[in-house]
Amino acid sequence: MIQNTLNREQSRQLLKALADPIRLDVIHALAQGERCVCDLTGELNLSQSKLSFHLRVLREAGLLTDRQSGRWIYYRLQPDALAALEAWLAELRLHCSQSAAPCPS
Amino acid sequence: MIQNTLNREQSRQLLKALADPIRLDVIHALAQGERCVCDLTGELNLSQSKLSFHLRVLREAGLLTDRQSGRWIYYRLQPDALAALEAWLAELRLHCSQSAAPCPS
DNA sequence: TGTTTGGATCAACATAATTTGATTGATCAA
DNA sequence: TTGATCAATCAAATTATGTTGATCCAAACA
Repeated sequence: MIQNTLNREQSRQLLKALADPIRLDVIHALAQGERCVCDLTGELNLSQSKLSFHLRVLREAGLLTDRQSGRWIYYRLQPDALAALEAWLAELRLHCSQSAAPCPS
Repeated sequence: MIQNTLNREQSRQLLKALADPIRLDVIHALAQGERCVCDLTGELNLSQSKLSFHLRVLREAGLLTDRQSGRWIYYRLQPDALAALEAWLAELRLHCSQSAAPCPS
């Protein structure tokens, strides 16, 4: 996630990845900083394969990056992706207060 | 959507409502300003009941407000909801770059 | 009134996403 | 090497979401 303006498909992917209660728990945990997968399973009380599934969804959406160190894999939030979503939301607000013309037009 | 800091459940509801391609089309249409339902069906080429379903999801999440005028119903974006999401995203970014301690700890 | 029109709602169906438990590959320690 | 551990992946089962067409309700107008 390098650029700063998302197209419709990119924003949809980010939103969809975020729109799940377990993945939001993951996001909130990682908002405090990088974490190892083995810590997350305990912290969030999730089965290994369930956590792995949700980490993959978030990673593939571009919201997380991972790094391996020995046997352990560490995940962290990708702040650029969050910033891009913020910018996308901000744009939507700009002109939305314009009233519609009365309808039988 | 009056307050400015979302809890986990509120943000989830907003994200979930946004995370759908048709609803994003609706959001983008309304980003240009208020629209009557009858205009939206044509503009987005959707069946009446399909559009109505998605408008309801967005309205119940707090992303849209509606007003009735005679037979017609006009929808518009609720900029506060978008701003609240932006603030929520911005908070997530603050501390996320902290590295994890090496794992066999 | 009776009829037309905009829009919401409902039930049945179709599709998509998540969960589970088992299996696999890689790394490390003995 | 061998056995143990971390984490990814897969197929099957479950659950959640979206779609369709019919029906309903209220406002407008004849």
